[in-house]
Amino acid sequence: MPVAIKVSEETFTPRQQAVLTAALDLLVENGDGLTMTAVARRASCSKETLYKWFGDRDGLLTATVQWQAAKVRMPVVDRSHLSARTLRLSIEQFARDLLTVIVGEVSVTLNRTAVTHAAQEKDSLGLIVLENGPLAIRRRLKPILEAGRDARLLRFESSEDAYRTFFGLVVRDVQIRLLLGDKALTQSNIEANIEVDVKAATDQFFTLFGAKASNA
Amino acid sequence: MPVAIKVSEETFTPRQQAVLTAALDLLVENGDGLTMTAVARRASCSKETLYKWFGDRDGLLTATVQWQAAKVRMPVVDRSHLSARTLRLSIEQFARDLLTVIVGEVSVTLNRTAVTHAAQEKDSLGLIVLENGPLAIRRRLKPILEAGRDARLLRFESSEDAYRTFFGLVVRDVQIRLLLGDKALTQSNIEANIEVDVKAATDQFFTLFGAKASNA
DNA sequence: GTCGAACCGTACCGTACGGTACGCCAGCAG
DNA sequence: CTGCTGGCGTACCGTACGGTACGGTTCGAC
Repeated sequence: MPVAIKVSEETFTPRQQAVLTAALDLLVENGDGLTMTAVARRASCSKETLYKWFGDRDGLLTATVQWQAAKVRMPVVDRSHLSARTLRLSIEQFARDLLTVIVGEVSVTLNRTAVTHAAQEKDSLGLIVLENGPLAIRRRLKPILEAGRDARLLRFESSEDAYRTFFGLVVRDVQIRLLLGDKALTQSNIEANIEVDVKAATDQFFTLFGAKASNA
Repeated sequence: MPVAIKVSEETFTPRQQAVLTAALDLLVENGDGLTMTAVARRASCSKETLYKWFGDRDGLLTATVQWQAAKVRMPVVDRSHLSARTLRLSIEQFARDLLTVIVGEVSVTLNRTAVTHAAQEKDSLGLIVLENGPLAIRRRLKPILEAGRDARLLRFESSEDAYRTFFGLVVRDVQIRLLLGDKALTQSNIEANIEVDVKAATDQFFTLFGAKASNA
């Protein structure tokens, strides 16, 4: 019943994690058709146990999404010695991580689930995904950006705006098209271009916010 | 049963349009909870009529989304005399239209519905939204961009890439956050900033693709 | 007026699924 | 061995909702 957002790792027993894995698998393959019976069967446990552990269907869904979303850990970049080169590499790495995650099947499924959920006045899943997706990136990227600015390598007024522009340059229309099921965007199709796109986005970002650029 | 995508305006009688309006209203206010009974009651018609007209629930949903999506008509910009000033105004207008639409409650609802639908192997709604959303903009913007390039006002290699970057600069993370139900983005909150954001996005686009810029 | 078509309102059916109850079998304490 | 606890499997209940059937009403054709 509590709608609290757990940022800390909820401690799940291995058995419970197996159940969550089963639930996630079902989500990914069956889309929205996640039924308690199906999870119970897949995980070889009883429905009663599910209800005991997770309260209700929403609880199971929340636990699954949260548990999985928390797994997406962006590699922390080294900030200690910030040269133009390392800054660029860091930002490029962020772009690569962001795009790789967003393109992944699990991410698409989780986002779809959360959006579906949000279409019913229940925003908890949306918040979790938001928290572990865009906002997590923002939290990690912002310090880098600000360090870059302090080192006179970047120029911008609001790190928030800089971050959001970065997001836009990297993600473009890929995410919404994936969520909408655009068949023209196959997994392999995108992955083949990730490096090119990451490079292009990084270039554009530096064109806009590099110290020598005017971004009036 | 046919999943054909009707691009042409399906000819609906006024009565049928009233029904579709009712369905859309319910969709917007009740989120996903669109039931045939509710539509029938709201539109003061019988369920039998609904099934007669639209076949099944999916048919009604499709008709609603398609009918509404087709209403989003981007104003056609004048291409006849293309100066640096008119080009900029055109692109700025596109940015404004795009952002205004995407931020709208109806758009959010339609996109959520389509995403939910796409989460169940049914991609028809997603295709419709895609077709009338991003792709419609692309179809209209691309000629402008190419005209700008022909007039040596813009510089890019692929108009597709230019368009997608434009999309990213304008939309950034707004759409996904709205879809996920981010409470921090209230309607008024966004609308107050639309002009600023539009201006910024246009500036950035010209920085990246203006004739004098390097977009290596 | 009669006839028929379109349509409203409502009762009804079947099913899927969330949630609960219960019987049964470990495994372990004593 | 007995008894207890945790968890599996399954049968079950209630409800919501998609879809159908049917009686009643309006309205135009003739």
